[in-house]
Amino acid sequence: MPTKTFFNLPEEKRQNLMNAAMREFSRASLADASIANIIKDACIPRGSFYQYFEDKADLFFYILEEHSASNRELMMSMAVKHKGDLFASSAEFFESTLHRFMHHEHRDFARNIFLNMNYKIEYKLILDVKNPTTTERIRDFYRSYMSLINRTGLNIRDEKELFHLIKILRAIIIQNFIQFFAGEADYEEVLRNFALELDLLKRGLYAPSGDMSE
Amino acid sequence: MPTKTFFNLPEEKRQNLMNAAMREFSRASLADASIANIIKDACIPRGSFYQYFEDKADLFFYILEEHSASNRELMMSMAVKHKGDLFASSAEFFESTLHRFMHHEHRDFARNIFLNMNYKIEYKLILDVKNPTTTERIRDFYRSYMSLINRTGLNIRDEKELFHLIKILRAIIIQNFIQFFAGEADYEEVLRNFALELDLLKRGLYAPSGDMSE
DNA sequence: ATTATATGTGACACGGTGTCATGTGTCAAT
DNA sequence: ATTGACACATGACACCGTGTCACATATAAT
Repeated sequence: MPTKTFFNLPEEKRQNLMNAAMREFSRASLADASIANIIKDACIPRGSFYQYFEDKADLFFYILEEHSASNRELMMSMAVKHKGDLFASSAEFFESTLHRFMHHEHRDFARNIFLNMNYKIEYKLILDVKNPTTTERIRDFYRSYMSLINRTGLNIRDEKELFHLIKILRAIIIQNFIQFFAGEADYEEVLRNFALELDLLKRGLYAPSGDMSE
Repeated sequence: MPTKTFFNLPEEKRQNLMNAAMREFSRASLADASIANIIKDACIPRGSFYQYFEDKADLFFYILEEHSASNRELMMSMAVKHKGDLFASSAEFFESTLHRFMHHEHRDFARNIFLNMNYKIEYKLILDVKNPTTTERIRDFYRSYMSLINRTGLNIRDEKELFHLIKILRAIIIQNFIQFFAGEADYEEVLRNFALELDLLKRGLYAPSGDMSE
């Protein structure tokens, strides 16, 4: 986490630094980005940087968490909009996020995130003992999200199975984002792939409704 | 790929270098490992290293491909053993691989692989234009593997759906390995989780057989 | 005015990378 | 035996990025 000093900074200076950081993390992955570039861009001395952040990763995960938070909000709003339909809300979340990735100013940043997605990036926020606030925020999110999901339409037995279903869905969503950014499939193709994969899941996970006759 | 010079090396010297590399890549991820440590350990001069490998990553992916190849072999043999039953063979592949991770000398290496798994590590071998041999090897593998799978027991329509099902399975397998190495779940727990997730998939992906009631 | 506290600053030591000029060994041709 | 061609060995070095630290400056409290 950034230091208190960082948050005491005048708004403009803080924004300036954050913008420079976004530019660098859009240019390169966490591993390849350099503090040297950020401070050169933001015109702040080296020593100041270390007064605000522990290191490169500290800044990176701070930015990442901000973006993740807005993503979680979108997931929640989708679940509400689709009245708890897990598959429908996941589908719209996927499509809308992919669309944002296509046209968004943060496309390169997202690209670097997904092509270098690893355990640390995917879970650090959850497990980071140093960040109990963030940890709690994410726990709350999952609790709220799961309680929003309407289980009567799903072929699952209990909360635990719902949890695993969400885990599977998340893995599939991330995998498709990665393929998109890797250029393995274009926008339309990724959408089709995801729809097909959702369908494979649904055939069993939706409570039988008559279309199981093959 | 290592240079011709590397392969011309006397067996012992080559092994010595590879052992040092394994030790370093077991100690640290690709990003954190250092050539300096490897050459110190193997007692070879810096210049020699660069005569054998382009850089750290070149050596790393060479080692990784060797291990991947043996993993692919295991998957094939499981498919044969289980007479093309995708789920049964995946289950045994998962269990047996996890078991090897538990007790194997290469446990730390695997840990660093999975906790730092990213697109490059997962797909580089497939996409690496510089390595047409490896690329072809992997394409062949998927072709052979898919042809081994018995589709009559599966609720899928065509080869394309089988491909996506395998994609989903792979994502789930990797995710569970990651959770294991991250210490989020122990051996037994991961096995249970994976079994549960397979079951969630099967309920729909296996052709209806009567247990779809409720 | 003095002290305390917060913040700013850049030179520097350290460690790792990749290169390159030079050294060594081998072998075939003369 | 000498020469040249080739493959390989070697470690000093230039370069680059990191994190620290001693010192400078600002602001507020007493």
